[in-house]
Amino acid sequence: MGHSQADKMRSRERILSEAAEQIRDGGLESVSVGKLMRRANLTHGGFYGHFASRADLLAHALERALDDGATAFEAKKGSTHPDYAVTVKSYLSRKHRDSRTTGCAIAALAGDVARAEEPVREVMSAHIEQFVARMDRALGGAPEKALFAVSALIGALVVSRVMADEKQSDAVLAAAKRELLALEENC
Amino acid sequence: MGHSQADKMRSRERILSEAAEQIRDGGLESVSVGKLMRRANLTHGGFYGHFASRADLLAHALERALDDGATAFEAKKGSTHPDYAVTVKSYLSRKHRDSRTTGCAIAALAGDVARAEEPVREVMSAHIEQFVARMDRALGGAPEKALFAVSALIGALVVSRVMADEKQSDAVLAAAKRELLALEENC
DNA sequence: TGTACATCAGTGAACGCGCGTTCACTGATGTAC
DNA sequence: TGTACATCAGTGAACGCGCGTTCACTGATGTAC
Repeated sequence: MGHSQADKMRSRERILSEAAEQIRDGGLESVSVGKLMRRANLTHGGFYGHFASRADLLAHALERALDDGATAFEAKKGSTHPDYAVTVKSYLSRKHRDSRTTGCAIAALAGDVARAEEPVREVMSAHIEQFVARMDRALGGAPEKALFAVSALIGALVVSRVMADEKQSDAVLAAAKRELLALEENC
Repeated sequence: MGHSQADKMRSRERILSEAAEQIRDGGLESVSVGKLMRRANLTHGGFYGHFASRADLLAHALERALDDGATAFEAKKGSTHPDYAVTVKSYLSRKHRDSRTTGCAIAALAGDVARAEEPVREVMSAHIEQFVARMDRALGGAPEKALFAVSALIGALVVSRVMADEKQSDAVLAAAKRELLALEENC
């Protein structure tokens, strides 16, 4: 609640990271300006000193969530050559399934974004392509397989989060893990 | 706008099928009682003669959407032995990708349902298991592969609907089609 | 270094709006005689 | 078969509520002298 320029930066940062968590937990439409500002220990009126509108905030929050999520399931970020098997196992882990709020934002928000306008879809498209490119490299150059693997990873994670029975949910992850690890061997 | 019992049945039917379309187009939260009733050529007050609440309607609409969607991408419904390759090709067709409103409701709503309460997740879980069972039969008994195939089909369709570039979107469908058809041969 | 003041981060009341839900009402339906 | 009336499908005004956004204000910050 300070008044310095540094405080403002920190406020914006708090708003944005709260929003990035919120959209992964409840979807893009679940963000309300009032609740968000309260969570960031501010009052609603100050919001428009940071963002032009709720839609503007949503666009920034999506970017933030995608950036956060991209590193969340990687064993070690910064490793120049991400390992395919490690990524698959991490992506399809129970831990990742159970941490919607901090995990891969593509899986959390693909359904919402599929319904959104083209500019929003472009933002997520770019992140998907980055993910595919990383998997392509990890597979030693197999772009079609990488594209399929990414689709299948996302699908398995989303489906595992739907399954009400935990055994069934685990089975989804296990089946996908098994089949996707087998994919690498046929390279 | 009639007043007979038969009219009431038809009204309920109209409300429900409009809602089933609406949730697949805009998500569960996109349904508003007022707009829905207007689309069904009724006034908002009459809604509560058909459903106990908006939440009650949503549960019925999800069931309806899932039932409608299940038959949408099958070449011929009623065929006792659905063909694996035919189902994969139909599910991953551009036509299916472009008809969110009438296509598979699992793909359209999995993201929303993943965030919903357990009773809602149970409804979709049951439908996913039915889909898996059908694929299992089509594959001649390979439950793990069937589970993976269903996850991958859903993932590929969702991702293809996110991709802003049509070429990229087509590539997602093509890659998944190719890999999933290859799955059958290793049975 | 100390003071005077413009800037601007954050506050909270107020706005118009659409929402889900309730309810007194209307008039066609369908049943009892 | 014809009439009288209870039922109930559908209407539309009204409710309280939370929403996104605006704006006059407060007071700490940081700059000009």
